Amino acid sequence: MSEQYQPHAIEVKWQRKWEATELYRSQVDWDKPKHYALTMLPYPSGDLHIGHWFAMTPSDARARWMRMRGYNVLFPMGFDAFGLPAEQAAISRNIHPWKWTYANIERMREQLRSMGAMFDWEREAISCTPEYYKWSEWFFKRFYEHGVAYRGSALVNWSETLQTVLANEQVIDGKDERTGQPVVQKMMEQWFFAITKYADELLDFEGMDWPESIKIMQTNWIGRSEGARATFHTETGGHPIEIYTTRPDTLWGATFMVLAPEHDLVARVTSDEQRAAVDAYVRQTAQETEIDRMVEDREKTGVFTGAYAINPVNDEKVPIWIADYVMITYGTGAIMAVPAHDQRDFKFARAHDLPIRVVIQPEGLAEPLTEPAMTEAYDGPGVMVNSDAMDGSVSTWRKGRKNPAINRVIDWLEATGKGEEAVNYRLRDWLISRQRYWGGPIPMMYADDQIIPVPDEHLPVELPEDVDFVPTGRSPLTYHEPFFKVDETLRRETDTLDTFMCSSWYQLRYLSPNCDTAPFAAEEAAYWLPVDVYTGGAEHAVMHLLYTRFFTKVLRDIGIYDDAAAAMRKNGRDPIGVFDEPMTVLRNQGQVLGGERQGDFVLCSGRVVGERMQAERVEVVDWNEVPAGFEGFFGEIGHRTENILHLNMAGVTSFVEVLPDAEIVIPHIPGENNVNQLQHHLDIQRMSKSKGNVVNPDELVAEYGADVVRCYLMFNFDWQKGGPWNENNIKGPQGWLNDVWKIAEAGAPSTPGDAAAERDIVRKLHQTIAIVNRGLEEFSFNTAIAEQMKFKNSLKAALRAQAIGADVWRDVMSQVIRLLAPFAPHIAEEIWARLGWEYSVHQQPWPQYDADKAREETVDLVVMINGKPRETIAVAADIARERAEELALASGAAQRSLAGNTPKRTIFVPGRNGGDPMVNIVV
RNA sequence: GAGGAAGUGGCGGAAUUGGCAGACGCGCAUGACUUAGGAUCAUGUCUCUUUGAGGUGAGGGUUCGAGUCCCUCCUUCCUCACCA
Repeated sequence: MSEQYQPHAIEVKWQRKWEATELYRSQVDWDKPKHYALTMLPYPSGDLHIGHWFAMTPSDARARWMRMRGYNVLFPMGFDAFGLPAEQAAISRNIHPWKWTYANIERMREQLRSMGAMFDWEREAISCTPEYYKWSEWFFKRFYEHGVAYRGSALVNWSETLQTVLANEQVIDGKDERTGQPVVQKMMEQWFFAITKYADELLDFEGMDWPESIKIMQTNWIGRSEGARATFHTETGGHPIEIYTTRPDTLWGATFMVLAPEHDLVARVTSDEQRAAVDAYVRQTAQETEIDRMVEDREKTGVFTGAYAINPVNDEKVPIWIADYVMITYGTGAIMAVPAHDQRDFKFARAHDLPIRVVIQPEGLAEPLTEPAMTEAYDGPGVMVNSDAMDGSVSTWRKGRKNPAINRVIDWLEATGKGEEAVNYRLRDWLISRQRYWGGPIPMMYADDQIIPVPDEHLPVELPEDVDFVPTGRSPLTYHEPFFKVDETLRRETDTLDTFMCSSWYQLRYLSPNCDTAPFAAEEAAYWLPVDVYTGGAEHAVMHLLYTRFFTKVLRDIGIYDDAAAAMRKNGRDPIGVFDEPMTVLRNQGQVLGGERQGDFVLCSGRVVGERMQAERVEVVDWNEVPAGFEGFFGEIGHRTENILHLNMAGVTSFVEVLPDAEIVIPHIPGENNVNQLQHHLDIQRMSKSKGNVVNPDELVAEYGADVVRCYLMFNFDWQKGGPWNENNIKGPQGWLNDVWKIAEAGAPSTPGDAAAERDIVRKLHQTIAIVNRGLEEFSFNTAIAEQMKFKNSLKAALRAQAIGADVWRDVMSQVIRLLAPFAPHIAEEIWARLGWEYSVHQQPWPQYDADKAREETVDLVVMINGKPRETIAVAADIARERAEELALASGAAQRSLAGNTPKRTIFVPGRNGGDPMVNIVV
C-alpha cells in the first residue's frame, strides 16, 4: 500500500541531510561558470513575514535552477542588523539592542531554514557584529582619505520623534519614512558622503538590466537640469547674489528677485524699515515643517526686504523679496523671478503687485502677448523680445544648449563674464551620521578643532554595551565617558553610521565573512563579482539601490578592487567593467496584500435610542439570512470600534452599541462568545498588525508544509506585481504536489505502453521543459508551475488509459522530478530517493530541452474569415502555403462566406515555434 | 503639477510579444463512490436570440488580422513634488 504525502515527515529530514552533507556550500571553482544570486537581506525585526517568503522562495527556485543547469551558484543570506527598532525596543522594553537583535536573528534563522532554501550559511554576514562593522569603519576612513567623506554644516532633516537627523531619502512628504512623524529643517554639522560627485555616472545605466521604473526613479531623484548661473549684485552693498536658472533666455524678464527665508544674505540686505516684517516672516517660516510648505496651490506669501539688486544683463534695478516658495536646499537658494514666463513667479507677482514683462513672444498669435491680458505665465516657445541684442533669438521647447536662444544667451553671458553655463542636481550629498547608539561607530576623533582618524590598527571602534538609551537629541554615546574620552585632549565622534552604509556593501562581505585582513578576499571577489541577479522590493529605489551603486563606484575609484582585478587577470578573466556596478540584473517583486474578508452578518435586537441601537442580543447568521418578521438591525459588520458595530446593509450604515451584558451568539465559535470575536470587513490593503490581516508563514508551513507554501506563492501571483492573499487558492498547488506524489507512489506501470501515446507524452514533456525554462528565466514563476500542472494532468490521463510503459514512465518521472526540484525541493528529493535514484536530486543535471522531440506531427490549421477564426483543420506540421490555402478555401466556413465569389486575398502565416499555422481569407 | 505602471470571466491570473482570448488554478454545477463529505474520481463552466454571432475600462485609428501598436478620454496604483 502506498504512503500518503506528509510534508512534515520529510521536510525537516531533508533540511538536516542537506546541511549535514554541505549540499549548498559554494566554493570558488574557476572551471565552472559562476552565478551570484542575491536577495535583499532582512532586518531582524523578530518575525519572518510572508513578504520575506514571497521575495525569497522564488529567488531560491531560480538560483536552484541555475545550479542544476551547471552554474556554480552563490546564494547567501544575512542580516541588516543595525537600526532604530532595536534601540526603540531597548527604550520601551528595557532590553539591550544586542540581546534583542541576536534573539531575533536566532529565531529568523530557524524560520529561514524552514523555507528549504539553498542559502549557504557558511557565508552569513551580520552587519552589527564587530567583525562586520570593523570594515564599515575601515571604508569610512578610506572615503575620508579620498575626500568622499567630509564633515560639513548643512540644513538637515531633524526628526523630533527619533531625536536624530535623517537622509533626504528617508524623508517622504516632509515626514520620517519610518514613523510618519514630521521632520524639521535644522542647521547642523554632520558627516556627509559626496554622492553628488557621482551624479552623472549614476545617471548612466548602460549595460544594466534593471527595471525601467527604477532607472526612472533614480534619474528623477538625481534630477539633473541644465541652465546657467548668473550673479546679481545688490544696489548698495554690492553683495553678490548667485542664481541658477534653466531659462537664461528669460533673464531680461526678471522684474524682481526672491531669496529663500533661510538665505545667508537676508539679514545683511534687509533695510531698517523692513527689518521687523522680514524677521517676523523668517521666524514664521522657520516654524513651519516641510509639510506646511508643501501644501498644493499654497498662497504665495513673501516680504520685501527693502533692498534692490542690479540685473547684470540690462543693469535694471529690481526689488529683492523673500518667500518660502524658494527652497534653500535647491540651486543657490535664490532666484531671479520672471513672472511672465514662470507660473510661480507669475502668481507671486500678481499677489504682490509686482511688474510683469514679456520677453518671449509666442508666434502665430493674432495680438502680441502683453502683460495686462495675461492670466498665467507663458512657458512655451517663441521669439526673444525686449532683450536688447538677443532680440529675435528663437526659443524652443528644448532644454539647455539644445535650445538656440539659451545657447546664444549662455555664449553671450560667458563672453561678457556675466554668467556661465551650469548644471544643477536635485541630489544632495548623503548625510551619513546619526545621533543614535545602535549603529556602526564613526572612526574619527577630535582634538580641539582638529579631526583625527582612528588608526587602522585600532579598528574596530567597538560599541560599548553599558549605555543609557534615553533620547535627548544627542547620541547616547555622548554620555559614555569611557567611550568618547580617549585621553585628556582626544574625544571620539559619538554619532554612528546610517545603516544604509552597512547595507551598501554586504554583497561583498558575503564573499568572505570571516576574512579579518580585508573587507573581502580578493580571490573570492574576482570569481563571484558582480552580483548576477538581485531581487527585492522596489521601495529601495532611491535609497539602498542608489547608495550601493555609489559605494561600488567609490571602491573602484579608490583602488579597493585592484587585487581582485589582478586575480581575475591571473585566471584569464577580463576585469573591465566588472566593478563598475554592483548588480547586473535587478528584479523587483510586488507586494502580498491582505486578503479581502467579509464581515460577520449579524442580527441585533435591543432598544433603539435616537439613530443608534443599544443591543442586548447579537447573533451571527448565514449571509443575508434574515428571519421573516425580524424587527431589529441587521447587516454586515463593516467596522467595529470597541463595542460599537457599524452595520452595512444595502449601502446604508447603521450603528449598534453592544451593551456590556449583551448575549453574543457566534455559532461557529464554540463556548461563550464576546464582542471581540465578531469579525468586521477587511478590504484589500497592506498587511499590518494593527489591521489584523497579517499572514504568519510559520502557521502556513505547519498546516501545509514548506513546499506547498513555496508553490502557492509562486503560482498564485504575478511575482513582479504581487496581489491580495487568498488562502483558498492554496488547494491548487497542494493538489498538484499530491498528484505527483501519488503518481510516483503508484510505481512504474506493469502494462506495456502504446508507442503513439508514449511519443505524445514525451513531446508534451519537452514542450513543458521549454516553458518552465522560459518562466524561470523571466521570473514568470506562475506560468512555470502552471505548465508543470498541465503536464501532470496529461501524464495522469495517459496512465489511466494504460498507455505508458515502464521504461518511458521511468524516464519521464526522472525529468518531472528534476523540473519540480527548484520549486518544491523537499518533495522532489523524497520522491527521487523513493524511486531509487542517487542523492541528491539537486545535484542532477537540468532536463535538456529537445526541439525535435517537442515538435508536433499534426497541427490545427486555423481558417479565418476577415481575421475572425472560424474553423480548424488538422494538417501536417510542415504544411506548405499552397496546400494550406487550398484546404482553407475548401473549408465549410470559407464556402459559406464566399458563396461562390472569389476571395479578395488570402494570407498564410506558418506556425511559429511549433504553433498552429493560419490562413486568413478576406472576402 | 511632473513622471511611471496597470485596467482581461465570480476570483488569482495566462496569451510564444501583431496571429484560435480566457492556459493553469480557485470557486461553482452535475454525476459517481460513500453512513457522511470541507475526502477522492469523472464531466462541464465567457456571453447571446447558437447552421451562427459577439466579447479584453470607453471611444476612435492603423492593419488581411489588435488584449497587444497609435490618438483621445475614464479609473486605479506607485514615485517625485513651489526643482527656479
